[in-house]
Amino acid sequence: MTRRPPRPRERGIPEATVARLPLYLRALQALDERGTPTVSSEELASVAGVNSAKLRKDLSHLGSYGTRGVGYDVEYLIYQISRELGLTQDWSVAIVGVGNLGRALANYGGFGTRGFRIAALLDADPAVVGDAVAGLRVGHIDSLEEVVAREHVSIGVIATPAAAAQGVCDRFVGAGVTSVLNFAPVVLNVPDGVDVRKVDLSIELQILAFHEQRKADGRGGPEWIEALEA
Amino acid sequence: MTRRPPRPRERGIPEATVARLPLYLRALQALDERGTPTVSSEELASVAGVNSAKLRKDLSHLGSYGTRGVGYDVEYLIYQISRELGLTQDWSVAIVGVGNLGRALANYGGFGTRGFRIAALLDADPAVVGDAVAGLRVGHIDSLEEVVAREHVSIGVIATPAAAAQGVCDRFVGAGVTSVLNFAPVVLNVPDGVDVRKVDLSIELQILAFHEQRKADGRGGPEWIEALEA
DNA sequence: TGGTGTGAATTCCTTCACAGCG
DNA sequence: CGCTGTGAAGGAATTCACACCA
Repeated sequence: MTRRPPRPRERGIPEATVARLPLYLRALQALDERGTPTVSSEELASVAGVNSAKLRKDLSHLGSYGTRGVGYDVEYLIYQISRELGLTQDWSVAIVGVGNLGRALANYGGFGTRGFRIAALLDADPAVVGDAVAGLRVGHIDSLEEVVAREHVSIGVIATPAAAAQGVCDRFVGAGVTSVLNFAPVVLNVPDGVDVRKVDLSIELQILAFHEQRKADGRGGPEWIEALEA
Repeated sequence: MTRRPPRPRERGIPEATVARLPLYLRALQALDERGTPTVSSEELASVAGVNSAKLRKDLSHLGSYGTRGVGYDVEYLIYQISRELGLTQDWSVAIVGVGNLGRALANYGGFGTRGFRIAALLDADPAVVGDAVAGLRVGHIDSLEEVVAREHVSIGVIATPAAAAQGVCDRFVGAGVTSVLNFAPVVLNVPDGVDVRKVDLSIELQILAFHEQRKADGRGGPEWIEALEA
């Protein structure tokens, strides 16, 4: 039992850190556009909405890119985080389901910050197939496998009704896609090695409702968050 | 002498648990529609996509609603979770920003599972104001405060461009809203006591890209292969 | 001096393993 | 028995606090 895993693997960045890197990246880009050459962990943390100790710890997983007594070089840090996230290459994305949500996604300008290319929009509804959306022609779902292969799609986005989601997911996986972003309110079953992330409006609303109720219960004041030490 | 208050949260259900309750609820509703009267933690966990120990631990925070040797009564558990999440009452929601995303949200049928009522759709664009969307007339953003007061809005949804989000958020907060669901890619600043949850497409894509890159690198870090148990 | 990088302490979450009840 | 509920162990993430360096 004397294994020693205290080293966060040369290449092993904690999940929680990975989930925050995009936040830092966005904050840095905002600073960069404003012409700011360097930032301290305190400033950057404040812009990104986290505390500075967490930010420094997160960045330390990437390497020592800061300068003591000074801070971080904005452009250099943008590059390092981008590289770590894999944004220095382009990823092809296919969106299935071209309803309002699919259109919203397709029109999501710049797609965050480059690094992603919408390779295809697919739908099952003949009334939608052929439409021009965000400069692309909507294709038929039947061409999914062909499109994935031709466009080297590596991320599949599912914006279909719940009932269709698992079927679309299976086809993505069958076609070799190993990353799926799911907007349909269902739990997708996928084999090991396939990553699924889900975005679910109603779950977020329900979490808010829980806290809202909590606040309403604790009539009396703002101490609902504070210690209830007797 | 500075003993930190050890208990910031006394009667609290862990955040991680709260975030999963909606999943269990959805799984239970699916089972209920299929006519299943009872489930074991094993079955329910499988449907919800978590492991059974976690599920039991989560449910134990609500109380002892299961029967040893049998499992959980589906309908009863639905009721208990709904109550805990505050879904036995209706929450009024106002959506600001009626682009494709706002429309997608407005048309999100049943809004998860009842418990939520879209009280208003607001936009700043005169070309959109007056439109009928999801059975509602789109109002002008100027009426935000009035609408919040009249409809007792408790959850504000921001589906505007990034540049407008903080302003809308400030107006929500000023009008007394204490829960905000933000779809715009910015970090919102809010006073204590206001809950913000964010849904961010590009962050999710970037997290997927990170893992996708990791898989492509292949050599060295086969931690995602570790699930070769089965 | 000012601010990074990081061991150590702390808190939070997950998983194990089994006592005990229906 | 079978399955829940839960202490206890194990891990992960956060926060503290300060050594150390540009």
